[in-house]
Amino acid sequence: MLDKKRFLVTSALPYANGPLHIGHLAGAYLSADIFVRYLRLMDKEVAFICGADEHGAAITMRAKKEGISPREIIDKYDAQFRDSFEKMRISFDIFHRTSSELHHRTAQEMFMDLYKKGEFVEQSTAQYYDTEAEQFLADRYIIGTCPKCTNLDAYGDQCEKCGSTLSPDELLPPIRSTLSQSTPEKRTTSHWYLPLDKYEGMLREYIEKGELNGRFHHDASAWKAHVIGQCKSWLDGGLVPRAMTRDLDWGIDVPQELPNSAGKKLYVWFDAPIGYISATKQWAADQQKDWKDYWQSEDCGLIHFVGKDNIVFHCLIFPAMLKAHGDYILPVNVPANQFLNLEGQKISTSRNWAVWIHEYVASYPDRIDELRYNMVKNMPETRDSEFTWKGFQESSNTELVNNLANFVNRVMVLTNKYYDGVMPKYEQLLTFKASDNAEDEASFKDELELISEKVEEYCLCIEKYDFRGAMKTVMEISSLGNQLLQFNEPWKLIKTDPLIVEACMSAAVQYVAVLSVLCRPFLPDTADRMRKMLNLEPITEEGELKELRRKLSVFEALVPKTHKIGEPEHLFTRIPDEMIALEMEKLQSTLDMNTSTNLAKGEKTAFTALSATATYDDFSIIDLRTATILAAEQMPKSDKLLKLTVDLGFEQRTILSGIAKHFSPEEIIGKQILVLANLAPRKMMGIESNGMVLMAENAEGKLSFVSPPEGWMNGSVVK
RNA sequence: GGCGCGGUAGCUCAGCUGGUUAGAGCGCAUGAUUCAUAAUCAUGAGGUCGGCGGUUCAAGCCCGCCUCGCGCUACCA
Repeated sequence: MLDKKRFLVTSALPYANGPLHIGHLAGAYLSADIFVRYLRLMDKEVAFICGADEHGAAITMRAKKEGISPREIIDKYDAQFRDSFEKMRISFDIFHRTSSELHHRTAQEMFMDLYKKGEFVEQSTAQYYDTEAEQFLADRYIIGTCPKCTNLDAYGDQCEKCGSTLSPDELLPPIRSTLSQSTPEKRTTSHWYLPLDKYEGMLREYIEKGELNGRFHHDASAWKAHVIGQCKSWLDGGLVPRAMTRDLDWGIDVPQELPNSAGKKLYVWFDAPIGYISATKQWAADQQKDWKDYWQSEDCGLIHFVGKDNIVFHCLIFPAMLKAHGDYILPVNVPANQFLNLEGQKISTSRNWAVWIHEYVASYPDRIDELRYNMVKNMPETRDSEFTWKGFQESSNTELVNNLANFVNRVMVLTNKYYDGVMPKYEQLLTFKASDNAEDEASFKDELELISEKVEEYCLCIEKYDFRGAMKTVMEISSLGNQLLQFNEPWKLIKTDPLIVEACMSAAVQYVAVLSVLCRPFLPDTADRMRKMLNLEPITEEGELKELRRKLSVFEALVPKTHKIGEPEHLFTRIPDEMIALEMEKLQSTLDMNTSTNLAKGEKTAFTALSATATYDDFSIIDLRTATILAAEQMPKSDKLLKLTVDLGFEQRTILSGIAKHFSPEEIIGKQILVLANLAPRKMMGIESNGMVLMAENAEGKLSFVSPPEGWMNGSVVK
């Protein structure tokens, strides 16, 4: 796996419209950081690339909401990202920005290259156009009524109230533009599409066999099952051309020399991954290196660390772009992680259900490695996993404090006590009880051999992206160290066989030295402190692990005889119950805030903002009627739709309603309801729906029918 | 509904291309120990590997059906 001369490792670019939480960390940043630090320790050339993704309509919208400019938004989050990453000790070689001039140029050049090669297909479609603002409207700029929850202020791409994904064509009137509040009209606009279908065969070979141009490219069996599965699912579904440009005002201009390019920007998903390239260019320029050695050389292994939501972009779309260009290498692996849940619930930014990195590093600046450790332990490598504060406390206290820190401490204390911190001139051949078995005898050399095996196991784990497994071997080495002391009881033996104690303690110190290197990718700060305690030169991540393996292979001591070590120091302190209680309280208050119980208390609530003012005329075209549900049945092949027959008094109708997840057909028969009666008919799943059932939704997303008093006449006008 | 990934001890998770009595850490019980942040070490109790059926000399691992969780997708007037 380390057969490449150099490596280019990327972490997904965080989107600059919100802070980072532990889910981000576990998904794409910590694992990449561990991997990169490992590569450096193995003396590999590596560039670790990341940056802020700063374009797209969501940022403009957020700016508008906060009453500041998009530039202020992205500057704010760029600064916050840098601070969070630095404090979490994510060791990017460069954290770049897609708003930079270099990136704009790089993305435009890529676009022009593909254009000149004839890789794009130009296609016209009808889209909403704001005649007052004189521009086409991005999905985000169109507001209309959400067809799912009837929120009057749903965006063209998503309804923020019910969270459903939309397209502008699905929005119901009144449709208006956020730019001018006017009603947009449909006009024809053209965009450049990348015909992904053209690359289907190539992508299939790449994903399924790990082949490129008929030649071996990577070991497909080394990819995670869920990554390949997701890609195959897309391939089997058939790829379709994807628009690479949008009508936006916050983004990278489509090169102006192209016809019809006015007002058009590059699609954020075209722009963002190129951010990896531009960031590499900047870094290479800063370091006097050639960026092409990384992006356009077969000697380089490209690895993208992402969350599972980014799989298809990094495994199919971006590779198709790179392949279309022709000069670029493709990723040799995309070790995507799954999602991290928090205390039994999905992490949610909008519901504030998260542990925010900027808050954590501010509150607990001395507990960075503890969080890193727990993240690794619960890393969602192959399935969703769970972070709990209780688990965090437990893993820190029992494993980091009791096992690791305690072992290091007892070695330091004993060595200082018996030898004044100076490594004794032990006799190589003397034997003592082996650390892995109290029945066996072992010499200093035997112990090095045992450690060596563990180190090899550790390397193997990391190279197959099994970081949890690697971390476990680290803890096993620490456990072996504890056993070594326990079995030999130097505190007793010192009185009878001081020479044996010399050999045994010397071995124990080697354990600590090995741990100081192996800890580095996971617990960088802890590794530093261990080095300091041992009075060894600090780790600079320049081949230390490679050197360590060399020494172990020839049984050379890592801490030589007569070396003077430093003073003992506690590596970790216990996590007190109060800290956990405080964090749990914080989450609980979030929970309270999100539920309706607090609405009555008048505390801060999650009321949806009032929609734009409607005139009476706006309202008068709406015809609401009372009705009764006569029959209800589950729509076949649908998860959400119920097929209702309702009695409007003057007629009976079929209405399809997306409430199957909330009500069973049986329980709603006979229910009296309100119906939007003059809604244009719409066909769904092959059946025409005539009207819409009105529902009230609470803060938790639960639905309730809106009903007239029992026995009220069907067909009554509601006004 | 379609597709993908999962459902393994109380908890968090390992189990490679099917092969002896299914593993680890934490928690729990008992014992040992004191150099160490009530730390450490030993031993032990805990699982019909989501359910049913099938293939096989042999299945947690393969096949079929069902069920639950998550994701993508269709759908939500």
